[in-house]
Order: sequence, then structure tokens, then C-alpha cells
Amino acid sequence: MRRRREELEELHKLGINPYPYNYNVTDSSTSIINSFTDEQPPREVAVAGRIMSIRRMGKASFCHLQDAQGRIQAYLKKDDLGGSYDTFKLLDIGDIIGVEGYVFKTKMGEISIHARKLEILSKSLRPLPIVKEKVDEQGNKTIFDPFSDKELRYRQRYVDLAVNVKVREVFVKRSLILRAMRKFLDERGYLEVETPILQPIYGGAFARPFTTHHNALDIDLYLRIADELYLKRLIVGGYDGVYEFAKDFRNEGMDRSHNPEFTMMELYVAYKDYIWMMNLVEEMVSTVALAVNGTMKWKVGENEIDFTPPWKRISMYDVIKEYTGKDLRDKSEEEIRRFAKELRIEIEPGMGRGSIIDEIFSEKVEAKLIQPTFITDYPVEMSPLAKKHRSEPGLVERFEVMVNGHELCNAFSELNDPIDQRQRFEEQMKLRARGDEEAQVLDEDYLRALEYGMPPTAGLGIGIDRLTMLFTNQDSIRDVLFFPQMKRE
RNA sequence: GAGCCCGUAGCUCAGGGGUAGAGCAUCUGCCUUUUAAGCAGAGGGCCGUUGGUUCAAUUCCAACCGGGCUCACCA
Repeated sequence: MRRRREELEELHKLGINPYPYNYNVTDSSTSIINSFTDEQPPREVAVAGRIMSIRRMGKASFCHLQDAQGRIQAYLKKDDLGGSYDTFKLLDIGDIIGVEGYVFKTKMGEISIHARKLEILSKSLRPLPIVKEKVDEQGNKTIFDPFSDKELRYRQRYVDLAVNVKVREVFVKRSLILRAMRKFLDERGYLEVETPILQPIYGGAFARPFTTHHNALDIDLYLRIADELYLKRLIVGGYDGVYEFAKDFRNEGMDRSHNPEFTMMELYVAYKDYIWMMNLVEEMVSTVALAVNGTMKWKVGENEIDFTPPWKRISMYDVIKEYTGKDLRDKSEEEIRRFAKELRIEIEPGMGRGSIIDEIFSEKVEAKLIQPTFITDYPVEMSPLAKKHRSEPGLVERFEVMVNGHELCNAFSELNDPIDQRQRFEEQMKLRARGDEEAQVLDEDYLRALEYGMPPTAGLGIGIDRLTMLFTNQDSIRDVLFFPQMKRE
């Protein structure tokens, strides 16, 4: 680093501004490489990027420039650069430069830029980790000295991105996923909206919130754990369909699939039910799959997943029956409890019928559902915002989609009966009183909204981070978040 | 929250009770089509922090800090 500061001084002394204001880029690295022909006279180009490697040979040098698209080699010869060649001697890997010159192919066959002009665009003061790669004749890449320390990669994502091109690709895909989804929803006429992140009462999910304080009002506020209740207020207000890509915050443990802040897309559509929503989800996710990966079949780890609709639809009871051989329909809480014990599933004494069923599902079924599968019709106790099933007592009209052994989204026919909703909230408040910190809080204003009348509505929540993990084949949420939460350095 | 593992040069890692090692990077010299460029030489370290055991600790022990994996909790 000291050396680099000296070089910076040298540049200043030579009257060169190491941090100029702009540069006129004419082409990107890959556009040059892809459009190369042996035409005469050769094409003149100007590219800018970060120096990723330098090979100096006395009075001539090669270096690789990396721009947003890829890499291209530049050939710098003293005869053609004169004084700037001495400037080049003051440059390092990591510096950002602009090179103007003509395109040619080297003896070794690499399309390169023969530099006529060189301009320093930003002097780097910290050494960048050097990642070397060798490409053999089959085109296989071997990486030497990878920048692989996860802690450093997450804490200094800018370095990770600069040095590990694959990482940049993951986030480009994340952006494509958002774009494809937004396009899909916009084409159907749904309105993208924004609702409060700071909420006086939190709701819409089971989770502990982050608390903050508003000084002027002198009130505590919560960072939202979901935007569900606000979006449904908008349906009460008369919109047909609303959606939001929402950053939600949950004050809970962190692991491979949980970060304290994460992104959820929630969608509510008036006059529809959960069966209609299943069709939409199938269509949306397969459309996104095609837009992002160009195929419906996508290999995640060992499993090839086929997103082609239609997906299997099976009720919670039936899928448990399929995987355990036991039909829990019409069974009492006591019978189900006994069955869970037979399966050696740990059951807390306070757990009700619904929770035990859910536990059996998580333990015995969930991980086995690899292909996209709708699990439908959940016990009412676990779903205080979902509408009672039209024909099955004790159940609600709810589904989750399981893919690769994990939940991908959650949806229901929304409960719009204000009296039923009040009772459900009251049930939750009882659980709360018994010490369940994640039970939901009664939201009087939300009830007031329902009392004005909400049309039948289908609602959906889909975890964007997990969807991205799926489509980019990453097994940690940290690898699909630019800046995952970390402890203080 | 529990268990296991890790922390040594800018990066990736080896080592091991007696003044610290490699490759790449860096610096000097040579080299005008190289590509993990090459050749010759050089510099670079609070061995995560604090404490303990010891004549002596980077090494052994403990606590702490940070990270990873697994499990638990959790949508």
C-alpha cells in the first residue's frame, strides 16, 4: 500500500490526474471479441476497465482489462505510447484505466487491443487479491489462488465482485428474476405499490419484530415482518390487484436460509381464490424460469427440477398419507399425537392438532418434495388470515409450493369475514398471553377495514431470496444477498 | 442456543515448545506478441485478542472475538 501511495505521488508530479472525471468508452470487452474480423484497416476502439493482470516485458507489456461485460487483453508498446508507457510502469493490478487503440489478434490467437493511448481513470491504493486462471485446450478453467474466504467475501463484497466474476452473474440473475416477475404482474394489470415499513402494529406473519422509536411522536414502531395487512387494506380501497416487492425484517436466528432482512413479493387479487392463485403461481414461476435460465428444467444440486406446468397438487392430509401411510383426516388430536410419537417426532405439550400435523409434515414429507408441488388445505390453527375451507371443516384454503425440499411460497383465499377474522385474532391473543411471542397481534384498524367489506381475494407471498437461490443454484441465502448481515468486525 | 472445525505474509495455504515457510502478489535488474509469461535477486509477519502452564508459547491449556459446518429454534 505504501508503494501505491508513492506511485500516486509520482503521477501527481508528472501532472497526471489519477482520478479524472470521465472517459469516452466506445465498446465493451465482449462486444469487441464477439465482433472481431480480420478487416483492414483494423477497428479503433476505446475501452475502460480494471487491470486484472500485467505481463511486463521491458519495452512492451500485456495486461487484461476487466469491464462489466468481461475481459480483454491490451498490448502496450513503448514505441506506440511514448511517455504514457512510463506512466504504465506506475500502474498496478486493480487500477482502472482507459485504453484507446486498434483491435488485433496476437500470435497466440487472443483478440486484443493494441494501445495507442492510455489513461489512468482511478488509482487503486489497496492490493486486490490476484486470482489467476488457466484455460486448457478443452476450455476448462483452473483457478489458482481463489479469493474464497467467505468472511472476507461477504464483508468486502466489492472485492468479491471485482475478482469473482461468477458472483456478479448471480446478482445479475437476481435482477432478471425481479424484472421477469414484475413484467409478468404488470402485464396482468396489477399495480405495484409501496406500503409502510415502519408500522405501529406488526402483522401478517408469525415472527418477532425489530423495534424502533419515533422521537417526534414518541412512539415505538416496528419494522414490518410482512406487508400483507396493508396490501389487503388497498383491496378494500378498491384496487383489483396490488403487489409489492417488500423488504421484511424478522428478529430471529440466522442460518443458511434466514437473514434478518429479506425480500418477499406479496400479491393480492380481488374476486379470486386459492385455486386460481395456483394457476397463476405455476405460470409465473415457469415464466420466470424460462426468462432467467432459458429452460423449464433446471438442475439444483443433484436434482433436476422441471418447472413445466401443471404441477402436482395434493392436500396436506393426502401427502402425509402418501409418505407415512397414515390418514390423519378425522383423527383426534390425541390419535395424531400418538402417531407423531410412533414416528419419533418431538411434540411439545402445548402444541395443538394443527401444529402436530405441521410438524409431521416438516419431519417426514417436506424434504422429499423435489419437483414443484402444491400442498393444499392447512389446519386452521396455523393460518389466522386464511379463509375457512369451503367443504373441509377444520381446514383453510391455503397452499404452499414445495420445491427441492423447501417451501417456495405461501398463499390463501384471504379471510374477508370480519367477524371470523376477529375471532382468529382473539385466538392468537390467547396464544400470546400464554407466552407465544410469535402469535399475531390484533390489528383493530385492519378489522375496521374488513368491516367496510373486502371482496373475495386471493393472496400470495413468495420469498425472492429463496427463489433466487433456486434459480442460481446457491445453497446459502448469503450468496444471493449483496451484503448479508454479519457481526461487527 | 448446542456440538465440531478454523483464524499464520496482500491472497491461498503448509508448519509446529527453541528467533517463521511455500506459491501467487510486491520491489530491483533483464526481456518489444505475452498469457498461471520467463530468468536472476530482494523485501515483507503482534502466527485473531487476553490470560495461564513453561527456562522458553505462534505451537500446549482457558476465556474472549470473528468465521464456517451441522443440529435446534424459526416461515
